[in-house]
Amino acid sequence: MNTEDLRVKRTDQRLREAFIQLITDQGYDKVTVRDIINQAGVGNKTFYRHYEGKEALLNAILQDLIHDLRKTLDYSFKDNPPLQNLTNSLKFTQANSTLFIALAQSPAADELLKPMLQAAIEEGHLFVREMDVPKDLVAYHFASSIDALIKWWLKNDMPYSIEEMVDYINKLILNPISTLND
Amino acid sequence: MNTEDLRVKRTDQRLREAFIQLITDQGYDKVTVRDIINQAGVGNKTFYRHYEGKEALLNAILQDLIHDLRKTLDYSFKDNPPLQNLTNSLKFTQANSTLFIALAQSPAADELLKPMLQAAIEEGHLFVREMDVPKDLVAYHFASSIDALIKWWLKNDMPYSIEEMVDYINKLILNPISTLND
DNA sequence: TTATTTACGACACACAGTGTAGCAAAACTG
DNA sequence: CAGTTTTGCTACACTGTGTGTCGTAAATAA
Repeated sequence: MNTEDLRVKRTDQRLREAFIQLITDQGYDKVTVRDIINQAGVGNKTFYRHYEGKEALLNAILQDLIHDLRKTLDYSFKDNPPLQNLTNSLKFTQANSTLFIALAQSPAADELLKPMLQAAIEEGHLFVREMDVPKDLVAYHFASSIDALIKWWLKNDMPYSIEEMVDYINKLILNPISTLND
Repeated sequence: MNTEDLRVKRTDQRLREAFIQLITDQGYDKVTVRDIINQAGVGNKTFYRHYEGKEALLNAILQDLIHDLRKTLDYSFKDNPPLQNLTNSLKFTQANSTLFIALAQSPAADELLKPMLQAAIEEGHLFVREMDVPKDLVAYHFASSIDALIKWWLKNDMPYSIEEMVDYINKLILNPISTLND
């Protein structure tokens, strides 16, 4: 199938937008292929010419988003200040919040930020701190807890600014020492 | 339907065991009602006499487990040492690991430990520490990150003892000060 | 033990969602 | 404009869900 053909591009765009819209409205599980083709105004067979099923469509959307995120974060920038990549992650999340909220309630929920954070931590791009705890456990913990806070932020309609969130994440997870009162 | 009737009890038990077995083998999503009734050796209609669907069956299993967990933790025991409830949670998790692993890959994944931890934290039964961070965010953070570490522990076949895990959780999340090297 | 209740298995069936196939019409490319 | 490719339409096979009926077997109650 020729991806240069305008018809192909149009159909693909329609399918993606319809899918995101439907996930946002009804949740991933309740969306059927028939829903998607109706919302997109596209024939049954046409859908299956483009994707094997709704999971494949989800994956295509996810891969594109991962690609954009990687470009934004730019891992090769090792000389970034430690919290810069975190700030950039939050900016990207906010800019694509509709998509993130939709994906958060799909099987792709843990395939976006978490693996990227974990990789960043393991490669030492985000921060490093030695602890008397097994290394894989450390990396997993920081990645999943940052991911959880960002998801909380999204789910609660981003009640705090990016700067505030970075500050909170820093205090709760990365460097909790200075926040103790006793 | 009389839950005292031996036939009812037997069928119910068969359905539960078949379901857990199937989730463990194939994952929640792939299990069908037909699978369950075949594995349990029970008629089609019989299943629906007991439960509205597989989700209702899952929920019944979950509710029973929550009940047992609550009994084990015994929130009224406010004078417990701070880490005692955490240790008890891990013990309970280990004792019911097969069930926990099955539930972890179902819609009930976040309905067991996480809410209980969050409640315990908000009520101050687990630990208290004042931070310059919004309270709801604090409670959510501690609950979800402890939950994540316990899930990691289960998923990796419990490679550390309960005592070690309590120690790691304490160092990573609850009281990270003493673990700093600098 | 006997009578009564009721849970059970088997089977048939309606319904919804998935995915495939063939063909004619429409849209795009060059 | 001519040739090619995508698309819409419709029909259909298949899987899974949930309901209805009915004769049978098992449990409870007396």
